[in-house]
Amino acid sequence: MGISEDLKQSKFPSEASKAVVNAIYTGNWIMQKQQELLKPFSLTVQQYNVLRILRGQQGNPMTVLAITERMLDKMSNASRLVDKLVEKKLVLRRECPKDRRAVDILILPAGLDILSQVDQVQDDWGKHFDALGVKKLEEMNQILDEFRTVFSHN
Amino acid sequence: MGISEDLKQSKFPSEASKAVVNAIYTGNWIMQKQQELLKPFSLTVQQYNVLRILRGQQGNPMTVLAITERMLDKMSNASRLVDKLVEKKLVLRRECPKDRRAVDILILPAGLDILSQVDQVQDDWGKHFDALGVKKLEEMNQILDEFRTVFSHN
DNA sequence: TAAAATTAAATGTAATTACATTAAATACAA
DNA sequence: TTGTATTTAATGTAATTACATTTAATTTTA
Repeated sequence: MGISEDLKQSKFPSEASKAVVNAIYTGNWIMQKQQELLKPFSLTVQQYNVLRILRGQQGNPMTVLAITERMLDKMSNASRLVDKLVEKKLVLRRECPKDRRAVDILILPAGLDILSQVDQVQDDWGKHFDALGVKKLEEMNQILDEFRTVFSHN
Repeated sequence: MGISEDLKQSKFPSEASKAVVNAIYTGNWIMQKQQELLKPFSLTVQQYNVLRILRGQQGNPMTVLAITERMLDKMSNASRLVDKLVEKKLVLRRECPKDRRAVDILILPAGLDILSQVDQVQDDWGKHFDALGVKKLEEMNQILDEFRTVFSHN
């Protein structure tokens, strides 16, 4: 079951255009899986990502801009995502003392707690991919990185 | 410039979780590029995809359900996407004579015309990836297919 | 210093998406 | 045949995203 069967499209104009479609399709495919996993926690994929980014700071605050830089989807509005997380009392928003234009965001214990619950489910889910073997996964990461990099040379 | 630098995340819990993030990130990255290319044509990525699917039918009509099966993002609402394309007079919607529940969608000359304009821009854009070489692109397609397939075995 | 430019975040809005429900037509089963 | 289940699309709505604009603070420049 390759991309051709999945999309019922027998031929592509080139291997490159197939790769473009395949990358989009695979990304969406994973996001949909994650969306399902996150539904019981009432978190969107984007909200989950912001929480993980904040956890990565190990207790240090981050500005909204710093969060944006690390987000998978740079287009989505970090300010409003943070809004939702503040509403849910998973993060704290406070004025940044060093620069009063900026805002410091901190993950709260409740945020860490929900993340660790999600982790359990995600870990089980992610285990399926171990079947591919580390070598192949490294290869995949290498190729995807290259794929994006060809573009920087333009 | 790999995924670590792009997301400023030095380490991942496993190669598999890195691959998951990398696939989502790469998919979003391509979609954003396409979004920019499509902006002058006032088409969203999803609308563009539906048009391409219809073109692939070479003049034959498709039902909304058949379109959904071929869409990259199965979640989005084909009925409303078609609405937008009808508004723009790029496709035609008519009752399916064989099954009056279903609706036949046909691409119009104006739709084919805008697609061929977009093609020119897209082809130029896609040429960047030829630098990777057919062999590596085939490898990429193979790996992405495998990545999704590990999951079917569950 | 004062004015202009830049930066960080928030906000207004229109469009799109997510999700559940509805409506209509067809298929199936008693 | 008739009632029930299923299938196909459309729709209502709330949430999210896209995009431009605004506000406030800081930095740069004259």
